[in-house]
Amino acid sequence: MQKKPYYITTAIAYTSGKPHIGNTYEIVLTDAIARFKRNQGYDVRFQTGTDEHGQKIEEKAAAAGVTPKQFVDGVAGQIKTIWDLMNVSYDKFIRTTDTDHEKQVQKIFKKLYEQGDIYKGTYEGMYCTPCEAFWTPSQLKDGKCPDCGREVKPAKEEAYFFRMSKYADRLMQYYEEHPEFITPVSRKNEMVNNFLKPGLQDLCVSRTSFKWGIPVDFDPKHVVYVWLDALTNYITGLGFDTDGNSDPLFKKYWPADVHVIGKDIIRFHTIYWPIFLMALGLPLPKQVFGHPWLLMDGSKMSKSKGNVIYADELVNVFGVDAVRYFVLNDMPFDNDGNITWELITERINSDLANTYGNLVSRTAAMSLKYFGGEICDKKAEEPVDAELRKTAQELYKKVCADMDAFRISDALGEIFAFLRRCNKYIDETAPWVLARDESKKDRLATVLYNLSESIVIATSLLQPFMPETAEKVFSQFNVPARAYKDLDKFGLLKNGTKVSAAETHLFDRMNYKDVEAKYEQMHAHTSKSEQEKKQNPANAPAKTSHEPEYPAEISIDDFAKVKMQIAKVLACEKVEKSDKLLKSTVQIGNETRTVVSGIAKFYTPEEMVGKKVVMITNLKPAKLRGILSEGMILCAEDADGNLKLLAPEGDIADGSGIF
RNA sequence: CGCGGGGUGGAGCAGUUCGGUAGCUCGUCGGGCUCAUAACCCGAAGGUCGCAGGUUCGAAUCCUGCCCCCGCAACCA
Repeated sequence: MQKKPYYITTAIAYTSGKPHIGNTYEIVLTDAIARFKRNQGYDVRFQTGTDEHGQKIEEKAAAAGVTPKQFVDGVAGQIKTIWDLMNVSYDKFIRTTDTDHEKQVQKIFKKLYEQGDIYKGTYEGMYCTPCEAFWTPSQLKDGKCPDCGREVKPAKEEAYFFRMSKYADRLMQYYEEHPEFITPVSRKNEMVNNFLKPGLQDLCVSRTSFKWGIPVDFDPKHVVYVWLDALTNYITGLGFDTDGNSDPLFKKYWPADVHVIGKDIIRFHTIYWPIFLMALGLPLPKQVFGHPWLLMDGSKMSKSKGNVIYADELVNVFGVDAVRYFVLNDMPFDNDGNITWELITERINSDLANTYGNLVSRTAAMSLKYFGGEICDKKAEEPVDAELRKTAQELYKKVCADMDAFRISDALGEIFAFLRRCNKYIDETAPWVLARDESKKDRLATVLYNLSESIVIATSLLQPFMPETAEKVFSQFNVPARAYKDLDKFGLLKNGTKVSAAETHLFDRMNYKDVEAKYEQMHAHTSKSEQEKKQNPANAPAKTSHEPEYPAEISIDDFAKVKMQIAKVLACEKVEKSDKLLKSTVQIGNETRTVVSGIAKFYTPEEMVGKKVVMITNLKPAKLRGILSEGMILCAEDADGNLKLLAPEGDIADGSGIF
């Protein structure tokens, strides 16, 4: 029988820096689904990769003093290394800087232009530079960018547009005919209400404001809008060709069965992407799964918060499969999940070490002790066996149902419930009691057979989630993985199978104190090596620790450039519409100045008045929230982000210099 | 009134679509067992399901109002 194709993709990772565990989660999640589908007998193609164009990258590269290509080569390599470390079984790693991808994007753009879906216009609108986005006056909020709230300026620019509105009705119809298209469904209403119902705007699909992108070949001062470039990776990675000479891969695998993406980019995948495909006359992906985010201790990971966790750090402490298990198991289906070092430790101890590892360990130990490792069913059945058997046989169906709904955590929950059932079975049958009675030898053998069979079944189901661990167990029991089509049967384990002694525990129990120590030790290391890497900007490492980065050494002359003085706060108020900013009027000798500081979370305006603080007075003034800040009030910040003002130890006149 | 998510025993979550005895894992306490990784098994305590109204025979679930937390965004000179 011909294997059914199954095409699954992750979003391609933006190459602006090293991916953290939240980004990595998506890849592991997709990998688990891909492996599961392979085990089910599908002909799976799993694609991931990197999104490498855009203004941000152009800027980052410039800041690092390298070309954009050098920059993305470095980061893409880093990303790939982490995916490989996590044992991700992708079939294709695409980069949007791949020549064949770039060529196709150009052709696609041209085709859409020629058939009238893309037209050239002049954009007369309000442009927000940081967002790289144009807005119509009606889209503005308080005259500012609706996305970021920053100032926009009127701009007129030649640009290409895509006629989105033309396809809106067809898209709505597709939604209605394919209720499973957007998963979870809660996200669908968001799309319909926020974007489709109000009417789709034509999308500007080219940029002239930066160079690092795929040039529009018939009008090279334009580069293709990043999303049109990035989304098409799903078809160019299969060898799609606009002129109809597509690779057989494309014919085989398109349309994709599922695009696994973060919930933040659902809009692009459920509105723009389907519309692009309609315009190209291609079938739409069957499903888009928007997964939630992994939060670090309840808040989003961000470099500025210093709470970023990277996959490789976790792997150093816990090992690959434990990390895979944790992110897969602890991510709810619809809500954001939480990750802390303590939670991981707890989960590993209770699930992996106690429930699973220990079950394998005690079963193997008893088989070795009582039968020299030989597993043999002597058919000495007792009523207790029936329930174990039944649970085992029903497990696969339950796991499939969960997996089909992308409820990964629930699937793992089912498997672990079964493993707990196995531990209970040991208690019910008390093999050590049977062992004392020679006449119960056959019963003892059957009990151990049932346990081994259960372990093989459960481990086969766990294989997509923890491939290395599964391999270890199979090799210890000297058996191949059980075929998924046979998972509804119980008793396929061959008599005479020999279990060998384990060299190590599957998972060691961990003490949280040790984990903490390791983490701290490693973190000290990481910061150091990161500092070293900084010498070589091509590697462009992301900052991992909260430690501020300083230049190695400065001379006394450098220091002398900074003019610091004592300032007295005369008046202070909150800056409107800002959570963090206080605007202070300060006295410095016979001069008054306005300064804006991000300290509102720690000081009230009332507290500030009358305080004498240390201020840098020759800093180039800058506008914050439209207010000109003429200096910087110095603060100390601890690792948790708490701030304290710096103040003179005793009273001293404002305006006094600091040396 | 910027947008979005959330508030369920000590912790992390499920349950909310289509109202009907509040569930899981961890932790705690008590007991059992000894094959095993101080593990495993059994039992118990612990929740007015954010607050206040409303609809209903009945609300964690539906409606209204409010409070709080978080994310986005902004900002951190």
